[in-house]
Amino acid sequence: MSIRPDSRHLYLQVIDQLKRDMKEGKYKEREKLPSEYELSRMLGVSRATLREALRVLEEENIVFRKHGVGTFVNPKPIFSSGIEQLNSVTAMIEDSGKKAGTQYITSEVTKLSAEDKEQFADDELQSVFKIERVRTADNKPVVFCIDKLPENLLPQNSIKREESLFKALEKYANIHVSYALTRIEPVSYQQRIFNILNCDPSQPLLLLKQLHYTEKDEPVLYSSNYFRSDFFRFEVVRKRM
Amino acid sequence: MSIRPDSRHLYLQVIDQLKRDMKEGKYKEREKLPSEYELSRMLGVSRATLREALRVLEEENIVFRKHGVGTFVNPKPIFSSGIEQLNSVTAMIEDSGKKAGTQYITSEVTKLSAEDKEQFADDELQSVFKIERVRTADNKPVVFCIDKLPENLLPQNSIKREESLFKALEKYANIHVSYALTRIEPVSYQQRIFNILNCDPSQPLLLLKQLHYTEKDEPVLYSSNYFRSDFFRFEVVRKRM
DNA sequence: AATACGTCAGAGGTCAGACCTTTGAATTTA
DNA sequence: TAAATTCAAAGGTCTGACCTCTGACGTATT
Repeated sequence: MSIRPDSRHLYLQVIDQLKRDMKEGKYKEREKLPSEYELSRMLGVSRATLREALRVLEEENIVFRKHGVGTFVNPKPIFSSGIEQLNSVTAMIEDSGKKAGTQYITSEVTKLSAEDKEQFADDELQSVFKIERVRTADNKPVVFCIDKLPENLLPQNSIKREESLFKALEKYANIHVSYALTRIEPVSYQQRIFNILNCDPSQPLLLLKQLHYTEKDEPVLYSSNYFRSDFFRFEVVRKRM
Repeated sequence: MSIRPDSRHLYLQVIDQLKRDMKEGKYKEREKLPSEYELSRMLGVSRATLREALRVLEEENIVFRKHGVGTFVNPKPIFSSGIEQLNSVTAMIEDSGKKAGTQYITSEVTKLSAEDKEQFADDELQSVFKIERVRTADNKPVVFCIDKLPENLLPQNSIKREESLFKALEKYANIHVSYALTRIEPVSYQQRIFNILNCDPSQPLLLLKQLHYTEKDEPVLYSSNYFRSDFFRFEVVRKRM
């Protein structure tokens, strides 16, 4: 019923397994994967199911297929740092090899602003829990975060026990953030924020306003993150349609 | 109703046909598509092939499938304006209902800068054709573009006959831009650019540095586009992995 | 009546096995 | 030696079957 150990669709499990194998170096960049027939046998699924998985991996630019030749692992120039991949700020910092830290500025319950109301689109919702934090990499401030989530979603103070808000949501509310709708904005000089991040106007900031959703498309977290652009890079592959 | 013969793979043609049908309102938002069996018959392909197409559409967030229920057309909040979709600046302006215009500032042949060399990664390439333009929407300057492409790729002055560089490349060099690797950067105040765009420092700009590629992964165009953020919005769906 | 349960049809998910098309390389031929 | 031919391997497509999930509807229970 509740917990779903491995009742997820087969092709999704195959995707995960293949990604795991690639990460562990079983299949390396530019290398040819075994043929579809072999792979399907190795994984214990039908060729049709394997192909569903490969189709997704190809869409995600992780794999490249050539008719009559084979399936190859793409070199991963962008795929791992692309903006379309959603990570917690904690994960982004740690991925760069730095130590992630957090300084809490304020955390309080407030009424929803007009913008918040528009975002959450929930007439019931009266107030949100608002958290302002500075995230640090090796103790240097690199991101200023304003997070707002429905009141009472998380037990008071549970947040401070976890480095990542994503992890806290999973641990204390059994909520898994699945995706986020993100608006990308440049930031003009705002003294308070630049002071907090200890940078001057010549180091422009990038603002990501993100509304995070669960698997069931319920909005659970609205974040405004101000990134120091000398520390973070955002890239994306844009495809012609 | 069968799909026209075409050299491209069948499932790609199916994708195009379905997108066309959705655009033309044959299948509307939130609406359920015919069942896979029916659809495959309607399109004259096997269910397996249809499923390959649907898998891609699902990956692109255009369609949503639920086991035991059906396949539904996603409402398209982002899919049409998402940053992962590459359009020419001309197309972006026209999509917003404005009239696209161009003011040429300079166009000249220059040696490659260090950055250019790194981007094109072509030892043969000695010099590039550099074009600086201001793009206007209803005669208001909204984007400042610096485009660099290998010398002699286009006939001299052919560019000025086309509004869009993409179109010129197709028309005069039979080159089709397929995708671009894009770096997103905020911009600190630079007097020249702000003067050209006739805006003040409180209207921050967004800079997209884009290396455009052909289908064969050959770099053909390196662009730096400074967008007025009060006119353009960039959004992206970020997915958790 | 209101609720719970059982059944069933329809939809997507998975499977097996066959044949088609493209590629690249080995082989043959001019 | 170089061009043409052949061939095997790999991905692309097809058929048709069965599995599993979901929602609806009818019946039994409370």
